[in-house]
Amino acid sequence: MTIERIMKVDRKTEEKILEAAEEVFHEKGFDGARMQEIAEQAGINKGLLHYYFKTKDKLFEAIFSVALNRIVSKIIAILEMDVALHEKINMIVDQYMALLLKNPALPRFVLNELNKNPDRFISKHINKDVKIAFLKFVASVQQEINNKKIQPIDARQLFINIISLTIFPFVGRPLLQVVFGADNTEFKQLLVERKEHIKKFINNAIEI
Amino acid sequence: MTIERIMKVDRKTEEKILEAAEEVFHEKGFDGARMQEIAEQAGINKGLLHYYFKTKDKLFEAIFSVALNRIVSKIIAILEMDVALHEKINMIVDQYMALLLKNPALPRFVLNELNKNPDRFISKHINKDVKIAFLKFVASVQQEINNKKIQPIDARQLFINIISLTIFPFVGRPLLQVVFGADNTEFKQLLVERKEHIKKFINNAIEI
DNA sequence: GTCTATATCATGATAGAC
DNA sequence: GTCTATCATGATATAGAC
Repeated sequence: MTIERIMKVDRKTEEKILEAAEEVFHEKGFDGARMQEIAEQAGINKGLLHYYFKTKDKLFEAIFSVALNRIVSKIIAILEMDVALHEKINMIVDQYMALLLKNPALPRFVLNELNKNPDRFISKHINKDVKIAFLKFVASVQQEINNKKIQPIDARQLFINIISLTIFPFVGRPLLQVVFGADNTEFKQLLVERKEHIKKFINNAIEI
Repeated sequence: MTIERIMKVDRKTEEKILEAAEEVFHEKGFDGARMQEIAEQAGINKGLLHYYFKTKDKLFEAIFSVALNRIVSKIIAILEMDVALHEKINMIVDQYMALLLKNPALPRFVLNELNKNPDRFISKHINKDVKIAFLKFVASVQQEINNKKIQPIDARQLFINIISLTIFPFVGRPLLQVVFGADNTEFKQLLVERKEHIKKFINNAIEI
C-alpha cells in the first residue's frame, strides 16, 4: 500500500520531468537548455531534478534516444515491409508527415544534435537495422526498374528525395514562411496539403 | 606610414577573429560556442577579442548576418531574373549546390538559429526583397501552366521542393550516411552527382 | 521524495599594465 | 593594440534538513 503510493508518486514526478525536459531540449537543444528551466517547467526544483537524473547529460540521453528512435524506427518498419514500391513511398510520406505534424520540432532537434556529435549514432543497435531495411528498399527499386515500372534511378538519391521533401519544410520553416509571407495557420495548411502533393510529385518524377 | 601599418594590423586581426568566429559559431551554434575557443582559434586572447567585439552577441550578429545573406541573396537574385522557369530551377540547383558544397555547415547553422529566434529575420531589409522575388517566381510558374508547358502545380509547393531537395542532404547528412553506410568521400560523391539528379527529377515531375 | 542552501566551476566581460 | 589578472554571474551539481 505504502509502496504502491510511493511508486505512483515516483512515476508521476519522473514523467513530469521527462515531459518538461523533452519540451525544453527540443526547443533549445542541449547547449541552450537550462536545468533550472526544466525544473520550473516540471513544477519542481533543481535539487529534485538531480535526484532523479544525476546529470544533465543523463537526462539529455534519455530524451535524445527516444527522439532518435521516433525518427528512425518508423522508417525502418516501412522500408522492411513487403509491399510495392509506390505503396512504400506513400506510406513513408503519410506516416512521416503525420508524425512531424504532431512533433514539428523533432527533426530539427535530432538532426542538430546528431550533426554536433555524429558518433552518437554508432552506439545504437539501430545502426544495423537501418542498413538492412535500406537494402530491402534498394531491392524494391531495382525490381521496379527491371519490370519497366519506373525509370532507372539511383535508389539512394530517391531515398534522399523522399526524406528531403517530407522533413525539410519542418526544418526550414522560418525561412519559407518569410519567403511566402505566410502566417502560422497559413503555413500549417500548406503542410497539410503537402502530403498529397509530395506523393503525386514523386510519382510523376519516377513513372515511365 | 605608422597609421597604415596600424590599420593593416587591425584589419588582419579582425579578419582572423571573424574567420575563427565563423568556424566556431557555424560548428557549435551560439549557445555552444565559447569566446575562449574563438580567441584560441584566432591566435589571440579573450581580452583582445572583447576589444574588437564588445560582446558575444555583437560578434555573433556579425557572423550571422553574413551567413543569412549568403543563404538568401543568391536565391533572390535568381528568382528575379527574366529567364524561363526551367532555367531558373536549374540555376537555383546549380548555384546553390555549389555554394553548399563549399559551405556544408551553413544551412544547418542559419536554419537552427533562425528557428530559435525567428524574429531575427524581421529586422532585415531582405524581408521585402525576398517576397518580391518570390512573386516573380510565382508568375513564371503560372505562365508556364497557362502555356501548357508544365502541369498545374502550387508554386509554393514547387519552391519548397526545389529548396528541400537541394538543402536537406546537408542538414540530414549524419542520418543519411548511416542509412547508406557511406563514408565521407562516398557521400560527397553522392552530393556531386546529385546536382544533375535533382534537375532531372524536378523536370520529370512537372513536365506535361 | 522533496526542499533549501551551498559548493564548485566555467564563462562573459572588465581593468589596468605595457 | 595586446596582454594578464580579475570580477561577476550563472549554471551544474551536491549536502543536509525535513
